[in-house]
Amino acid sequence: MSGFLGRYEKRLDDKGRLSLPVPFRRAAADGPLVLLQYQASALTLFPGTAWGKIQERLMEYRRSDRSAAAYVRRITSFAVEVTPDKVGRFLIPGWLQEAASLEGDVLVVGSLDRIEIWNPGLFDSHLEDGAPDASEFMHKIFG
Amino acid sequence: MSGFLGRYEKRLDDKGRLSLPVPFRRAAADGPLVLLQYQASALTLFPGTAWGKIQERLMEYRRSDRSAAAYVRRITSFAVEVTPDKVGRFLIPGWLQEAASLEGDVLVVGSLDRIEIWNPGLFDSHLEDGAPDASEFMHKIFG
DNA sequence: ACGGTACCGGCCGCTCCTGGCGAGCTGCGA
DNA sequence: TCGCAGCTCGCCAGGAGCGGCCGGTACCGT
Repeated sequence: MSGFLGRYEKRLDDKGRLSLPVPFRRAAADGPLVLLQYQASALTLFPGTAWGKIQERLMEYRRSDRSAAAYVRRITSFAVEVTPDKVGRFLIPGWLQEAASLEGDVLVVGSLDRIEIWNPGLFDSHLEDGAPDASEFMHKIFG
Repeated sequence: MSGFLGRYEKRLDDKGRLSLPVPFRRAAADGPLVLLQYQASALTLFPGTAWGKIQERLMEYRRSDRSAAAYVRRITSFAVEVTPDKVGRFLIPGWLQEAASLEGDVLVVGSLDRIEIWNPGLFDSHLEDGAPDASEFMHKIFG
């Protein structure tokens, strides 16, 4: 099965719920998802399986490096476990909406093993950051 | 099952009891919890299983290192076993509240295998301490 | 053009929260 | 040693907030 691809323009309803695009619903097939913020300007949604690996890395890192505890705390305190309802919606807690500047229209973007949720304006400006040297990268991958 | 995640704003009632956030209740499913202070500014709550491992580490360390006894004593003397009541509340002894500057509003934060209880103001300032180099850490974990 | 699917808003039911009350225990005094 | 009183702990019930379900509607594909 190929990873998550594509972009979907969505709107948070007045309760702060996001309706997961249909092609991404399978992410929730094998249990709950983990929604978190690890980069300043977006939220990221991990399927249970992908999250399991991340979590192990976190615990291992916390044991081996004393400065890691603060980072782990930062991540877990900006994370929640979510389960979409029967029609594919889940609630994004208010404090996560604020953390990622989400309000009204949002952009849901597939990214292989994870799904990202962006403020549309921020997404566009971040795309441009990645523009220089793109051709070099493209060659490495596709050439 | 994924670890404990998320942040919950709670209030100690006038008896000094804390109502455990619903997503964390499962921590008490298999027996009593251990509440202790091992870092200056927060209390930490361990489920029985996680505590078992810590306890073994403590005993092993005390046997192997003569300076460990004082540390062990320090930890155990700031620890209690607690069991939530039928509606999920448990008492935080006054001397532990004082030790962690807890009063009135508190922040309950999941951290994988454990749960931390913070004075909200202290938590925010500690988050900022962990900020530098965060991108490096995030890359190691999520990259 | 018609059928099916997905979106969206509103409503209902349920769970969860909070304060109060009762019972049991402990400590002190007689 | 026994009784009383104060306190602490645990249970219970009312109320509110929220999550989940269901209907109508629009859109898309056939």
